[in-house]
Amino acid sequence: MADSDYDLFLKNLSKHISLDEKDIEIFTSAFKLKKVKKSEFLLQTGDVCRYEYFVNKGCLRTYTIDPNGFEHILMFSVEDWWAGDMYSFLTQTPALFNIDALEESEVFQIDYPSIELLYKKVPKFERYFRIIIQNSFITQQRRIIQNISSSAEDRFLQFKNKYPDLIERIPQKHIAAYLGITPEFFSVLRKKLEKK
Amino acid sequence: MADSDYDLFLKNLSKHISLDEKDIEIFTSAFKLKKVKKSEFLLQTGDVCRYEYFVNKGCLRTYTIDPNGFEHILMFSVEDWWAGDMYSFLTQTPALFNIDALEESEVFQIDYPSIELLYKKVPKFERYFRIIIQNSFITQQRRIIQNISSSAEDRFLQFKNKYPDLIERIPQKHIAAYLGITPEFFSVLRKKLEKK
DNA sequence: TTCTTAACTTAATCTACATTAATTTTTTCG
DNA sequence: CGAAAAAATTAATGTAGATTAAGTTAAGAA
Repeated sequence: MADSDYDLFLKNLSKHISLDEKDIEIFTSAFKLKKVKKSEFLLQTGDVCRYEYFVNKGCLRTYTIDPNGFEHILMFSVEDWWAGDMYSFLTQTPALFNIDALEESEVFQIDYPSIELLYKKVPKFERYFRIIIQNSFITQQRRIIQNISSSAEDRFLQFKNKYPDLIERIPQKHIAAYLGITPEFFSVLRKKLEKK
Repeated sequence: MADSDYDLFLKNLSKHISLDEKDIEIFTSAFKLKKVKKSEFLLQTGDVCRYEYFVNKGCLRTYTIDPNGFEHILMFSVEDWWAGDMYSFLTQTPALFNIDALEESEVFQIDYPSIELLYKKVPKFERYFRIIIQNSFITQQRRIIQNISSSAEDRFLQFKNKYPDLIERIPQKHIAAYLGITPEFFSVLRKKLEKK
């Protein structure tokens, strides 16, 4: 595994914390590269989430399936983002979410003991993780407010604005499942908007 | 200001990190007690969020007002919880949210320079904050999935289940504004449920 | 390439929830 | 306490979005 595999990941780390040679050594040995085939599961509801994943290539989705069999998407994770069922990972209890790959992907994975060890060995990694979670937390706050205050049309427009590339990259039905509407109604919305 | 004022706060800290005498000294001097009257604002949309608040007594709400003048509540913060517009606080840019007190309240506040100093002086405080944010992040994930997958009735039942005491503590219209429905429809829902 | 399956579209009908507006109940506070 | 304001209820009507079902297009797989 060439060092260059870690380029994106190390660049992401260095956005938030400073890295010397020794840190790089520690990080690259703590994270393991994993290739994921399209549609392959990284986690299924009920299983314990053994790893947190940094996406190096491709696209993952984190979602639930309701009692009627419908899918609801919590998040998409493209390159340079993280994925994982945080609660399950931290408590090592059964996961609420499924995670699978929407494209052929590549991730760096780290398990729970390793991450706790990393916090101890390299305290600034704790800072890195706080910042990462903080940013996700802020993103989620905005999504919550949007969900309770805006129409599906507005939510879609804001999604389009925020993630313009994703729309052409993944099946539309997944965007509907993220917005909280049916694919049928999403189709109606899109037609209505292209007329404008 | 008696040391006992800090009981709840120190107890909260010690749930997640160990504290010695010196830490306690540092924390109690970094956080300032503030009394908040009912309906008093701690933050208004457009202002910079100067402080993060730990609620020692009372209840705060964090919310937005949409272009039609309707309020939408992101969160309630009762005793032992935090409040603040994280994004505004971190970037010192105009806030998205309003924060006000639903009851006569008491908070411990800390400003941005002090919190960064605290991270440096007491690295485990960074750990504490990571854990606090992590927990909020997990709570938010569940709320997002609920919002996009459940009916208002289900969301209310789950709210009732999770925060049974809040329901009797604050005006119903605020619960409606949290669930993402109108007070009128909320009233219909409650009536329907009490018949069952 | 063709076969099969999955994704998307369209339209008719249905329902959860919003809107408007009037009435009643509860809270606030001078 | 009593007056005024805020909160909650009720009912009629309207609409965003769900459901059902059929048809079309696009994508994988042999």
